[in-house]
Amino acid sequence: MAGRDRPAVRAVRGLPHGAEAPGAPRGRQGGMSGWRTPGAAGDWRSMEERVLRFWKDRDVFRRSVANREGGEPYVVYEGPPTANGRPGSHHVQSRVFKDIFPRFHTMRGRYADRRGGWDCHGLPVELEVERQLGISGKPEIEAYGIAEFNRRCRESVLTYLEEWERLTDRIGMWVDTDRAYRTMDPTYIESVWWSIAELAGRDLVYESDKVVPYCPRCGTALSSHEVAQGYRDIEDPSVHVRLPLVDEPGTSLLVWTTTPWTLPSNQAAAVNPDVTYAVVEHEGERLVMAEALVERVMGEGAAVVERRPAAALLGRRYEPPFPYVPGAHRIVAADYVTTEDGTGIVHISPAFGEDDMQVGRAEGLDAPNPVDRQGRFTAAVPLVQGVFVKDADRALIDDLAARGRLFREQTYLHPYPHCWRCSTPLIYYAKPSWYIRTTAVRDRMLAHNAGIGWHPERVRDGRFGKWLEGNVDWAISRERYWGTPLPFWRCDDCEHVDVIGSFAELRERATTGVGEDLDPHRPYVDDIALTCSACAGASHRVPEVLDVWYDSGAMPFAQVHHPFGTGGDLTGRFPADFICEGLDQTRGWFYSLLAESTLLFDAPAYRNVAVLGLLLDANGQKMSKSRGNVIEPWAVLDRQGADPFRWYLLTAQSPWESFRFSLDAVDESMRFLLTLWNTHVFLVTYAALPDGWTPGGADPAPEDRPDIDRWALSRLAATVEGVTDRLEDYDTTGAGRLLETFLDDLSNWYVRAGRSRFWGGRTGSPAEDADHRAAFATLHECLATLALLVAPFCPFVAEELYGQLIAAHDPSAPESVHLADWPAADASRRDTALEESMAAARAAVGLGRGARAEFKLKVRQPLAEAVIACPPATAAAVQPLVDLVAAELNVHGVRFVTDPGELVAVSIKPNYRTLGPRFGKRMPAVAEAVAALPSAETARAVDAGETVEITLDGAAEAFRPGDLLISAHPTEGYAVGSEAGMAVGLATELTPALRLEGLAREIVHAVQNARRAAGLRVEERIRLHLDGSGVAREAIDAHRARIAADTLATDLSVGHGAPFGGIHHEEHVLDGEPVAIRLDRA
RNA sequence: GGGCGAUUAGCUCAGUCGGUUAGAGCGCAUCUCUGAUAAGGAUGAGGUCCCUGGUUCGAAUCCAGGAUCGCCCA
Repeated sequence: MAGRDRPAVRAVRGLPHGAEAPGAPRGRQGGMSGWRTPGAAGDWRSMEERVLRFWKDRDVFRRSVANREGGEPYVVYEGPPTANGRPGSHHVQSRVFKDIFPRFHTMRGRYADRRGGWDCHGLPVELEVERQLGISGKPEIEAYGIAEFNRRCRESVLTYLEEWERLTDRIGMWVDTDRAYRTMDPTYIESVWWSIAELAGRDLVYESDKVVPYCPRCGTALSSHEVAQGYRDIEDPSVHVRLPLVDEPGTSLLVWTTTPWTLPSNQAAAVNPDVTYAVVEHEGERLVMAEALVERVMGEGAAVVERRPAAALLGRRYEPPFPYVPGAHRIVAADYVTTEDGTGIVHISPAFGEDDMQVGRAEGLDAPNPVDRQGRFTAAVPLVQGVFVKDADRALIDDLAARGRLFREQTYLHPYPHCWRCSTPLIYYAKPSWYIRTTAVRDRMLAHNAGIGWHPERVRDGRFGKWLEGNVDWAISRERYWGTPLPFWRCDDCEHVDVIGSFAELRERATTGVGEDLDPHRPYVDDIALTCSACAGASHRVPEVLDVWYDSGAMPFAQVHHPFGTGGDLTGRFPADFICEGLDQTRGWFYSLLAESTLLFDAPAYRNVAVLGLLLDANGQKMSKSRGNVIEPWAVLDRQGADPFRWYLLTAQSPWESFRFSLDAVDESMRFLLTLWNTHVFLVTYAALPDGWTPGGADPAPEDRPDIDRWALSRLAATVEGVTDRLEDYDTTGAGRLLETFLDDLSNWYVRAGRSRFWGGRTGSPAEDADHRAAFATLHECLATLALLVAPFCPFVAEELYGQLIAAHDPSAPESVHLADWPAADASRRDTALEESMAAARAAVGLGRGARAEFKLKVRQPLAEAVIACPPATAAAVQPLVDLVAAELNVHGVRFVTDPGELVAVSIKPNYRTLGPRFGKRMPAVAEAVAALPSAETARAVDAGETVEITLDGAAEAFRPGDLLISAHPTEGYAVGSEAGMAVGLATELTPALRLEGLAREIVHAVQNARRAAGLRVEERIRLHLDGSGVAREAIDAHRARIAADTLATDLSVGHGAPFGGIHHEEHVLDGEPVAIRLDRA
C-alpha cells in the first residue's frame, strides 16, 4: 500500500461492520450540505469508540505508516514492558509520549514504523510462578524441575498481554503489537548470543568474583530491589580493633567494624590519601586514627603526639586481627574512606564487600573466602568452624579480647538487609560472575552521551553522565532459570570456555543432536554438550542466565534478528530518533541500550530521549498498591476518555517533573478539549442551517476578508509555526500552551466578536453574503488546521473534527486526519502589525467592560461614546478596528484622546531592559533624569520617533524611542480602568433615545429566551406579538426592524389583544417597563 | 552518608537572557452574558516567590549555607 492513498468518500459511507467514518453524514441534518450535527461533548467516550472502530475498519494505522514508505525513517524503540502485571497510569504516560512523536513525524512525511515489544524473562516472572506453585527458593525450584518451571514462566509472562493490548488500543497508542518482539523468542535469543560472542571475540567478556547480597538460607543472590524490600533495624556488635604495625612496635592502627565475622579474612587496611592521621598516646600505647576523629573516638583531652599524612602510612604492614587466613596485610589507599564515622581506617575483606572488592582489585589483593554457601565458617577458621557467621561474632570478639587486640566493644543500631522471603540476615559474599568490560568503552559512552538530546537536558551530565563516569564492568550473569542462557560452554577437562554465537554453530559443535525446534532455554541448552575447541574434551554450558537488562538493551538489533535476519545491515532501524521512559530507567534501559550499542557498533542507540517524572497522587505521595492510592487507567478512561487523559499527560506540566495526578486534574485540563469541541459545534450548527455554508464554495480570498478574519489567520499561522517548532524540540507542554492560547483567541474573541456574522446571509445582499462566507471560511480553516495540529496529541477528537470539517466534504482529501499532511507554516499570512492592533483593541474592550461594571451599566445598554486615552501610536493601531471595539462595547462612537491634556496625563519611565546594560551603575541617575523630563513634550517626541536627549554627569545621552516607555493615565474623575499605556472612559449619560434602544435590546433578549423556552429550533421563523407600557411600545416602534430581524419574526404586531393564539406566552418587567410576549411558528 | 530535583496565590502550575506592577487555570466573592458550550466574560479578594547571607544599579531568576519534600544510590 505504497504511495498516497486516495480513497473515495463514497467508499467510506458504505463501511462494513456498521462503522462510520467520523464526520460522515448521519442523522437528520445530513442532506446535501454534508454536515452532521455533532453530539454533545458528554458523548466523548462514544465518540472515541466510534473513532476506534473507524481506525480498525479502515486499517488507518497501518496505512498511515505505509503511506510514508520511502520517506526519511523516524525510528522509535519500544522499551519493552514486562507483561507480567497490570498496566498502570504511569504506563499510560510513557505510552502516550511514545505515541505523539511518531504521529507528528508521520504527518511530517517520515516513515515511522513502530514495533511493540515484550520483556519476557527475569526474576519477577519467576517469583510470580513460585507464588502460583506455592514454592520458594532455588532448592524448591530445582526439586520441582526446571523444565516444568520454565514452561510455567513462559505461560505466565504474557498473562496480562491482552489487557496491555486493550489499554494500548484504547488510549490511541499506535504500535504494531502483531509484530511485537519478545525477548524469549529463539530469534531474539540468537541475536543476543551473537552479540555476546562478538564481545567475547574482542576480549570484552571475563569471569571474576563479584560481591553480591546473598541469602545463605535460600542459597541465592538477591537483586537490588529485593534487598531494598528487606531492610530492618538490628543491633550489631561494633568493635574497635588494634592492628599493630610490624615496623613500629607499640603502635597500632585502630579500625572499626560492625561485622566482626569478616575480620578473619582481613587483607588490608584502607586510609583516605587526602586525610591527615594522628598518633594518640593512650595508657602506654600509641594508636593511629584520622585526626578529625580523635575526639570522637578517644574522648576529650586525648593526647595527640604526632600527625602524619596518609602517605606516611601507605604500604606499611600490620599484624592481622586473626592468624588463620594469609594475606597482604598492608595499608592501602581508598577514596571512599571517610571521616564521618569509625576511625578513618577501614578494614578490608574483599570477599565480603563491594568496596572492599574494588580496593582489592586495584591493589592486587586476594579475596579469600572462609565462609561456605550456607554462611558457615569453613575449616580455614578452626576457632569457629561450622558456625554461622552472624553467630560467630561472640567467639571471635572474645578471642580478640583475650589476645589484647580488642580496644572497645559496643552495640550499633542500624538498618541491615534481610531476605524478604525468609528473614535471614543477608551477607555480602563474593561469587564468580561473568562480566562485560564496559569500562573499556566508558569514554566512548561518554562521548556518545554528549550528543544525545536529553529531555530534560540536565540528565545528560547529571544523573546519567555521572553514572557513566563511575562506570564499572557490567556483571551479566544471574544464577537463575528463566532467562537467556549464557552461551558459554566450559570444558570439563581444561576449563577452556567456548562462546557460541549462533544456533548453527551450536548444532555444528554439538556432540548430540540439536533439533530444528530447539528451545534455547534451560534446561534444554544445558543438556547440549560440545567438543572443546582447545583440548577436544567435553564442554558443558555454565549454569547462569543473562541479566534481563541485557535483553532489553539488545532490542535495537535483536528485534530484527540481526545479523541473521538483516544481512548485517541495520540502516533505517538504528539508531532510534526517539525513546522515552520513566526516570527509573536511567540505570536500566537507557544504560543497557547505550552500553550495548557502544560496545557493538560504537554508536549511540538513540538520538533523543525523554525522561518522564513520577506520577504521584493528589497529596504528592507515590502511588503504590500498598498505600491504596493508585489511580487505575481505566478509571480515567471510563470517566473522561483517552483524549482528556492524553492531553493532561502531555501538556499539564513539564513531563519530567513529578505529577500530582488525580481525576480532578484531568477534568481541569479537559477544558481545552471542551472549548475546542464547542467551537466546532458552533461552526457546524450554523453551517448546517439551510442558509448556512459548505466548504469549497466561492469564499472571499483571505486577503479580501475583514481584519478580524485576517487576524485569526495570522494567529493561526503563528500557531502552526510555534507548535511545529515545539514538537520538533520534544516540548509537548510548550506546544500545548500555544494551542490553548490560540483556541482561546478563536473561541473567546474571534467567534464571540463575530457571532452575528454566522447568522447572516438572510437579506441576500452580496456584501453581507461575502462577509458571511468569509467568517465561515476563516473559522473552518482555523478549526480544520487545529484538528491537524491536535492530531498527535488527541487523535480521537482530531479525527472527529477532521472528518466533519474536511473528509465529509472533499472526496480528494485523505479520509483520516492521520493520513493527512502536517500543515505548513505560511509566513505570508502573518500580519504582526494587525496582531498588535488587535491586542490593543482587546485591551481597550477589556478596560471598557471594566468601566461598565464600575458604573453598573449592562453591556446591553447602548452608550453614546467610549473615550480611549492612549499614546498616538496605540490609537493609530486601534483605529482600523474601531468598529469592532464599538460593537463589543456597545457604544455609538469611539473617540481617541492622545494629546496630553485635560483628559490624559502621561508618565515616562526608562526601559530598564534596554538601558540597564548600557548604563549599569548609573541607572538610578538615569531614572532620575528621565523623571525630570517634561512629560508631555517628551511623549510627543517619542511618539514621533524622535531621539530624546538628557544630560548625565555633564554629558549628553541620546535615547531612542524604545528606550523610554510612555504610559497614559486618565486624569482625575475619568478613571475607570487603565493599565500600562491606555485608559478607557465611557459617556455614562443615558438619553431617552439610548434608553429606548437599550429597552429594545432587552426585549430582543427576552424574546430569544422565550423562543428557547418554546422549544424552537434556532432557524425557525416566528410570528411575534408584543405588548407593554407606553415606553416599551415606544421602544418597539423605534426599533421594530431590528427586533423582527434579530428574533426571526416574519410578522410583528404590537398592542392590546393578541392577533393569534400562540404557542408560548411570557410576561416580564424589563428595565422597569412591563412587557408581554406572545409567539407562534410562522 | 552521597548525588539529583522540587519549594511561586487556598489548590494545580507557568514565569524566556537578571530589568523595576510576578502570571494562568481551578476554587471563592460580586457582577454580567447567553442565537455555540460540561459554557463564556468582567471585576475583586488572595503572594515573606521556603529561610538566611552574598553578587548586582537591579534577584522569583545568579552564588553560598540551611530547612522541608521527593527520587536515585550506598
